[in-house]
Amino acid sequence: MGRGDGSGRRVSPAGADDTGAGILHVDMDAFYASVEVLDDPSLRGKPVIVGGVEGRGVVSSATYEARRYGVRSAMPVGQALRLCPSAIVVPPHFPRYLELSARVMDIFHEVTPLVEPLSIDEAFLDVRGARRLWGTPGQIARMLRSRVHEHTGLSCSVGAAATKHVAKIASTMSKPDGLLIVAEADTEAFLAPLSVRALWGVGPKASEALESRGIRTVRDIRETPRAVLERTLGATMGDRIWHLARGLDAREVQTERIEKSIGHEETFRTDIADDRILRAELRRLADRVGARLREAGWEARTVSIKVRFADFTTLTRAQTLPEPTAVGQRIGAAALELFDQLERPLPIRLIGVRTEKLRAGGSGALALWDDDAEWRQVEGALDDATARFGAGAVTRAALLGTRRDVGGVTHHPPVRRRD
DNA sequence: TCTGGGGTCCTTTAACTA
DNA sequence: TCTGTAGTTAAAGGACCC
Repeated sequence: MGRGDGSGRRVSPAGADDTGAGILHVDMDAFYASVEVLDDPSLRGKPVIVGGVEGRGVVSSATYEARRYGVRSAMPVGQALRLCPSAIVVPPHFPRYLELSARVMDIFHEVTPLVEPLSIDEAFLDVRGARRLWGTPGQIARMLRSRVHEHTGLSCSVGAAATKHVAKIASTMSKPDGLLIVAEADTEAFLAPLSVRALWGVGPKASEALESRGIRTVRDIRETPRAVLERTLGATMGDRIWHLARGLDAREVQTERIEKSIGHEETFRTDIADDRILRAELRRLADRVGARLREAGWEARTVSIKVRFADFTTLTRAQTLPEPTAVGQRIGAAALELFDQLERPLPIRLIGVRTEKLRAGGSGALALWDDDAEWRQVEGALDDATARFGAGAVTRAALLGTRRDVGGVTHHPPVRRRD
């Protein structure tokens, strides 16, 4: 989602040259906030912030009325309210955003099958092959904008260019509710005056490193030897921006993307030092991750936890399992093991569980113990048995290794002792 | 009222294998 | 067999994006 306030907006006039600009980047304007306004017309024209209403929330999205006061995405809501005291803060409604996102993506697919969703509110479209059916890139872009508005009541911005990278920059510059076309031949002139920050992958750290060598604009990058860029930013980054600064970006529009990790994390309203709460939270997160893995038909081989302490220092620990799993229980057990090995000098403000190294799952029918109460029961039984029979008398593996499959659904027998 | 939650990708270091 | 090295994988941390 764009983070600017639309002040430097640039759009193309009707009939602008669109030669070679067959890659479109479509980005919904202030998506979450716009949906809230759509669903509650009394908000129209007002500064609206979508974000955490209480505790430690940040701004997810803000209307342009709020952005005029300096409100930006990722800003703590408290700070946003100090900048714009009249702002109305609304909690997010994700299912609704997903619904509208799907409708918008459907509109894109009516025009071309070559659609690459980048996030909930933006996508790349390759319309190079759609000319005979729908017209030139500029014509298609205008049509898409009006269709999106007609069918959803929402506005979007479109960038059209020869590459994904330039199309993305163009859509950002055209916000809100604009269209900016960069003909292939104009690419280098278009990029030259922009700040290095405009390049994909150049954030605060990289731009600072470039700045320290006097490199401020894309033109400056072009005048810098590749070796210097590689020394400044590392081989990969240096090489990448050397290319991007020249408008070189060979990435095709990819219609399929394979997820690499699935995780959940949670920031507590106040920092927590109580182990029981933290462990329960880890289990809960692990169960949610397991449920999502099974839903997607995946299994994961690596489990990692993330812990952020009161002073915001953050660490992660990971463990590779002997065999891949989608069972919340096993993910939870691994997460707890990692957690127990951790020194914890301070209360904790955030805790998370993530799984990586995903692969297609086996049975996909392991509907196991996603529910906290059951998990507690098992844990409780385990503790009981351990107390009665000594450590090692009952292992988690014993508890987990005794399921049987009935009619495609996996059932677990009651907890068993191993006497 | 200081700093969310979902991710991806890259770098560095260590351990292991060929 | 010893030693050095090249490649691979894991793990940890961090930058970046929306």
